[in-house]
Amino acid sequence: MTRAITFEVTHVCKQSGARTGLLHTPHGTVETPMFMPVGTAATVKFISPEELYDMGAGVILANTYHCWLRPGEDVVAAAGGLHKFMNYKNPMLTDCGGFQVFSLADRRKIKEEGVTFKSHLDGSTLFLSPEKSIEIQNKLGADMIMSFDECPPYPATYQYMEDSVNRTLRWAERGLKAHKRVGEQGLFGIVQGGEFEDLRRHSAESLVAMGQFEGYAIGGTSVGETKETMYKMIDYSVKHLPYEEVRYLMGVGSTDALLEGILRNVDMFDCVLPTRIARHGTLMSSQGRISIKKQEYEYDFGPLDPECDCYTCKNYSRAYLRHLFRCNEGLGSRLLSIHNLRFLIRLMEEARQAIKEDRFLDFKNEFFARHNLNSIDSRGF
RNA sequence: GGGAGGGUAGCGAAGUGGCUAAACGCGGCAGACUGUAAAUCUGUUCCUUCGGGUUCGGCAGUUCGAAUCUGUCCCCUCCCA
Repeated sequence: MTRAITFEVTHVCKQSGARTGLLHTPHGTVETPMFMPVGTAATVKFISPEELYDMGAGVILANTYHCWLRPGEDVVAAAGGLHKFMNYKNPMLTDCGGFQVFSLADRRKIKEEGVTFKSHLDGSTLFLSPEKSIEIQNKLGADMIMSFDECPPYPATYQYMEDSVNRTLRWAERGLKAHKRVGEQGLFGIVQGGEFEDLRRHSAESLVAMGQFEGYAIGGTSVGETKETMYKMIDYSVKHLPYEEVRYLMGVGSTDALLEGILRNVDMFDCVLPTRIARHGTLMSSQGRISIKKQEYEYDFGPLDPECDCYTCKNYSRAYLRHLFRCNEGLGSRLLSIHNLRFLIRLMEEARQAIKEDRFLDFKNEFFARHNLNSIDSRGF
């Protein structure tokens, strides 16, 4: 099989077993473990591609459901694909629409054939199937595409989860058959199964047995479960995936969960958290999550985070950012998004360095101790 | 000088006898946010030792009861001379 995506493990930390690697894509190679900023509607909200390059971003995401509705996959295809359409030269990944099965739960209906949505834009009826999701993603043209899944709710009964997992597996087989750009785009399978060990195993083993996925994602996390449960979900999934293939933990972006994921041999992460909380005035810093709008920063002319090397920290003060947010000036959202994204990208850089130097466990433990994080149930920041 | 309309919490603005410590908006303060229906959403915003206390320009009345009715004074806006 000709592959678009290949992965190689480059070092395994002798202290922790965590790994670094290289992910080769049609748009270049990126180091793992890594964090991917989310650009749902073919844009990382408020951030230009040049700013993404400057902060060290590699892969970014776009979303099938949202790009399908606007501008439409044919527009993107006519532009020459997502990279050309949005002027991003580094690798890209598209999510399949499966998260919208979760987030738009009150306006969709799941059937064997696919999922019917009532558009959040105009109420019209939409139908997304495994084949349609792949067709759209083929047209969008990202380097990595995802097999259509149901991101199930939490908690869910065993019976619900079993039915959901098996349906998602049938969708995965249909997606593989529908994929028309093998060799140009790598299709990833998504492991589901909620908190149930045997279902996670069944899901992972079945996807692997299909023999054609170029990477594996762990889905159904960060949907309301505790950190302890999330880590179990990761464990139950990862141990049934081939060691040499890349693993992607979907939708996770709190600092503690990123480090716990790396410890469990996860290579890729994405999350809207840094950009969303940035737009809402919260920054991730070496001192934890900080609401920049707080009164105590009125006269604070120091940087957001004295340990940060981002554009925002090098040029602006907490007092100025507070002012921008109080005035609802968009620059505040931009500058804070730049900072938060750089914060997580730098955390990944430091984690990779620690792995290469065989001290990742120390690195993780020091980070947790320093930020007073509990390893199994903190919100992180 | 004559006439008309107004003064309600930080601001704007409802309310025109009891269900009103007083809608709503803004502003303020605090919180949430994890494959983005999110530049969003939630809580709170007279004082309090949580029993209560003091309010709707000031004062004096009417009434069982007044932000709401009467008198008077102060102030603001507009129109006419």
